[in-house]
Amino acid sequence: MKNKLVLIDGNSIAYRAFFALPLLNNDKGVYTNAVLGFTTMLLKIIENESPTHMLVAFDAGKTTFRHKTYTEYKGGRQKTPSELSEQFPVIREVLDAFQIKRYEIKNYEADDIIGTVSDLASKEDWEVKIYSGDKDLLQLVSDNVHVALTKKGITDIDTYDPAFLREKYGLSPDQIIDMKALMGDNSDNIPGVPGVGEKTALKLLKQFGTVDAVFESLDDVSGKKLKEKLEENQEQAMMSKELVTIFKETPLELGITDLGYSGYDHEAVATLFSELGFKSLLNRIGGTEVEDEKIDDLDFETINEIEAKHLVSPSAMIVEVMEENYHNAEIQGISLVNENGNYFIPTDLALQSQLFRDFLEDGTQKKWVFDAKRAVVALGWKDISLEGITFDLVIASYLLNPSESTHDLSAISRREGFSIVSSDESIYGKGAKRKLPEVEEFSDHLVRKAYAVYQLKEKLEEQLKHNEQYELFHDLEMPLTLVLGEMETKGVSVDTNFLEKMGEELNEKLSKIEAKVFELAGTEFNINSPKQLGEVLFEKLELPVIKKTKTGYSTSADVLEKLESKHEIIPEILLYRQLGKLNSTYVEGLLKVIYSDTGKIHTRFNQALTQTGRLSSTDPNLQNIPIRLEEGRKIRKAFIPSQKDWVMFAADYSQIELRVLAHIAQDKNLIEAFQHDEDIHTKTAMNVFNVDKEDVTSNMRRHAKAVNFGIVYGISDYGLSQSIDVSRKEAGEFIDRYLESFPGVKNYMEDVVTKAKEDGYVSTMLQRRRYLPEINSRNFNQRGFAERTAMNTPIQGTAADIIKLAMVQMETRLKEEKLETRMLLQVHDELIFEAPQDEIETLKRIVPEVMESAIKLDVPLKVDYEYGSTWYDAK
DNA sequence: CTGGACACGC
DNA sequence: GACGTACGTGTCCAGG
Repeated sequence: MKNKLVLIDGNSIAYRAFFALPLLNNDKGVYTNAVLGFTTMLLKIIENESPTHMLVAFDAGKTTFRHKTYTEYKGGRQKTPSELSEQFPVIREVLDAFQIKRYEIKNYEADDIIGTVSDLASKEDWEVKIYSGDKDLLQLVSDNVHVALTKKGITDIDTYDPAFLREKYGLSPDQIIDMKALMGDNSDNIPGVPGVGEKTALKLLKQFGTVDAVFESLDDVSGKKLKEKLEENQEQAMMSKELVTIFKETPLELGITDLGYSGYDHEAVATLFSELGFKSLLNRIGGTEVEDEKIDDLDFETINEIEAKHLVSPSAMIVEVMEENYHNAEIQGISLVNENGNYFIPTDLALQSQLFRDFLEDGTQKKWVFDAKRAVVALGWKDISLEGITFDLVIASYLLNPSESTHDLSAISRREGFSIVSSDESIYGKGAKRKLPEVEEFSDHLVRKAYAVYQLKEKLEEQLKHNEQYELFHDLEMPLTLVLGEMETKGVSVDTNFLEKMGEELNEKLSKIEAKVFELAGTEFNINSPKQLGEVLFEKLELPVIKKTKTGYSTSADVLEKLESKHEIIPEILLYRQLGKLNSTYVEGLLKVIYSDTGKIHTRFNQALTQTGRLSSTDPNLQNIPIRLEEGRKIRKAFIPSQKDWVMFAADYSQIELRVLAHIAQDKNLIEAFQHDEDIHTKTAMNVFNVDKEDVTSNMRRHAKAVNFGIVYGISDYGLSQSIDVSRKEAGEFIDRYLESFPGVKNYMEDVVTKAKEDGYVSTMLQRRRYLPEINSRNFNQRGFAERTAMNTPIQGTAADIIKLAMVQMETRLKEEKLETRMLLQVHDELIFEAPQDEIETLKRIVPEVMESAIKLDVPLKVDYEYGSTWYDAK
């Protein structure tokens, strides 16, 4: 078998990785994005290429032999950002762990090393593959030597052999040098011939073949100006040629046989990944997380009989529910840590003890927990009302660090410098292998968890106070978590029969549409497979390709809509998609999660997930039940009150985000519009298009609405152009005109970005934070995204704060008024209740009152409400 | 079991 | 001019 040598341009790939990935740092605060990208690519190369030999070449130092020719070589180049340069040593560590040779040599560049080595290997008839982001290397392409260039990011790669190079540029490998000599290279400060770009260079080479030939027959060059430029810059072009030519006789101290690669040291790599916090890569190589050193022993007592001395206030407590979904779930054990000791209590013993139940239900006995809602709901299903929770570690961690991907106890404690506890995954396993461990290991784990909570409570509260977030934590999020627990436990009643009937009707319609699609297509295929659908539409039926995805043709709705008039199959497919979605996600999906004994659905609200402070909902997601299209909206008829003669009551904030914006930005025009309760989209259209109210057309209003939408969600000119199908330029003009009409908003947008650049984070009115490390990035994309986030998060986040306040106050008010009405759901700007008929008049009064007065702004908050026999009718 | 494409809500 | 563009969750398919 032939030897296969893989050569990697280390600097180039590291740069690519750095700019392609967001500026991640691991839990030690060290930047790792370039390392992560580099390593991901390395693994991929090893998997795909199975090389027998490998080498990573790096540039060495600042000056090279090329500087003798041209002192300005690579001049004007921005200094390597320190966030990247500090990652190079780590990349070297990775390579060492992988047992891959790396090499650099003074005065030469990585290119030269690669050129020299590939030449040697090629002569021995080895197969050579070069990985880089630099087109210069294409000059090395030959039958033996193929070059893989990153296109964008790091995973998108083109591999060049001589044929592909010809196809792409119409050039031979040698001519790459000629091309660069003519067009120059901005990034290396290679001048070339001014005024000659890629197009002209290609044209000239097609005609003459080489740079030398161009200058030999200058008279044959068409275009007077071009001829002049070439004449003036002949010397410069020849020098450029010299600069871009890769030097193939670099004095190497190693031979190609020294580059043997025979796999990596699995343990060394796993340890390094674990240290760096590369969980997904660790998973990929099948390693398990190496736990930090733990405190050796934690003494604890397994209780046989519960006594008063075990139950003191305050206690850190873990009520362990292993299942992800804690509704109606088994409690596997309980642990307590307090001033008297560390205890493990078997579940049966605990729940049979009246003493213990009284302790749980006694609000004066303070409990510190991890994931209060989980404990409250799990116990709630057993008719135990857990009271007295004053601290939840999940919530504290989320407020302090919302961007953290997990708020599991092990990670939090490690972050805070206490390596007290292992991750649940390492103790319980994951996926199908998840199971309850032996009781010794299990009890130890539970006690450690409680111990961690006990230790960390003070520390995190300090941090919250330092950030001025303690009120947010104590007065809002902590009470809210209990309110959410009650909502989840109560659940929403669902009309199973209705859903089943709807399912039957949908299935009938779907099979009819399917038959029609097959007939029109002239073949049977899976309409749900974008791949198969793409083949039918764009190959078999030869419809024009509007957009492509990474993996093939795009068949998304916006693409199909553009093809609607081209073929009668398209509307059928769109309808099939729409009804299929309804059937699988909503009809079948909801039926699956109904608890058959009660006919209810119990969602879970995640309070520690979104970056903006909103809630999310899972199992099922009740925050995305259809409403826009009538067919889908019918799903809402399945949501019914849990008792006879009760009704569904829904109340929503009108334009809460724009009202918040008016207040925060203190924009006079916007404030005035809301004070007079004007139609805000019409008002926006009047300002943006500079017309009177009577002259606002429906199209203007539609565009204005999209602009408002964009302001609220922080989309870009591109995003806006997509949503209203205008050019990007027009969309940009809309935004500019909007900002001119609302100067307060414009000022706010500028100020908030400036402040974010100084502080590194933005805040909502209630001091919720979002950190934006990328706001000072040199990467256009990352910075732009961070800037839009800076503008948008205080708005959306404050709106989230407000409805959360309203929820806490609403729950209190319902109790005060001794109403039976129950709050069931929150959908971002909307609250849904079920209520006895005779409480409706009261609700009509107090719901808007509570919601509108949740916070005082300089504009009024406005709430609309409706009620009816199903959620559909409460519209 | 995972990632991509798609679609639903705000 | 780059480059990829609000936040979520769930479903299906296709690949390993």
